[in-house]
Amino acid sequence: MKATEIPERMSSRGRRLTRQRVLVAEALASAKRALSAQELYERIKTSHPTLGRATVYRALEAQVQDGMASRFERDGHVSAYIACDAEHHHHLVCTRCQRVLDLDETVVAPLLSSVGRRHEFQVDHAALDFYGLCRRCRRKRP
Amino acid sequence: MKATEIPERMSSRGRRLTRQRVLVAEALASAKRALSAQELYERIKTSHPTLGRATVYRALEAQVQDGMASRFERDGHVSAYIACDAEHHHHLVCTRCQRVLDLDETVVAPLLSSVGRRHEFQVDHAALDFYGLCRRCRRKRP
DNA sequence: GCTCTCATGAGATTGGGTCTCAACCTAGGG
DNA sequence: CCCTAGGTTGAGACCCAATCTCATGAGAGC
Repeated sequence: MKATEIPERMSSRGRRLTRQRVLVAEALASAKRALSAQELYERIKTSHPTLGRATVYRALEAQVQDGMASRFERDGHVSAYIACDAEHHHHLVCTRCQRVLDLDETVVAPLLSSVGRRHEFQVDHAALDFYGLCRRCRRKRP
Repeated sequence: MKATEIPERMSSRGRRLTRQRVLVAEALASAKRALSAQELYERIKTSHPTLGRATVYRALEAQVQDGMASRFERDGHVSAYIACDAEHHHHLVCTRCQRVLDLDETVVAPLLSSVGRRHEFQVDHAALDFYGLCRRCRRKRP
């Protein structure tokens, strides 16, 4: 997501546009990898020392609800967040370098329909996250 | 996994066969659904009050390492465990009645390999959750 | 400006999970 | 059958991510 569209996206749902929420959104949008709430908190705190931890959690939750970010698990017990655009809601997460790749959505559509058919379940949306090693880390392999 | 094969599986890797580990393995094997460590602890504790919490975590970790159980995330923050032969790693969540159905795992394997191939990504595990309407709710009303 | 709310910050609290360590018990050798 | 070595246990302290509380602060419409 481009930094310039953050304000409009944020206020489009009747949410108030606060300095803190913009900061969180910008920090996430400019991140090269998935970040935990704690990491975001610490990053922003260096330039805005009064920021509260709970505010970061609330801002992230709002972004997830509004489709500006998505959450998944890292290391089995920490939530990590990444900014997302409308097209890519599923991810390949490298468990070594933490890099997040977007899953080619054309793979997903047939899956949704086949799952729906087999289980007589009308799938509205899905959360698909794949964990493993990216190409780069696979080569280094210890 | 059948209860009778638990002891041999457990001692096959040089692990000691203790009463507590057998209890955890049996409780997990007889469970109809995925259970958290806490839930297992409470279940076993009713009949064996001296059982320690840490022991349950250690036993589950050992089972995961030995391929007798697998772990995945539930509700975003809680680890849940299931005996390995059972195939309930992914879910269909009904957004109306909140019922959770288990996804037929045979759908998943081909997906993992196709995703891996397309993105040159070595998939270790995945978190797949599908949201929509279950058969029952679908019949009632749109 | 005014005011109505929603949002924030600081710290307390919750709760899953891990660590510590003395006591205990399994497995294997004699 | 006994003995020993070393893995295992139980209890509680501890860790830390995440949530809750509530007085204070600040968007946004009027």
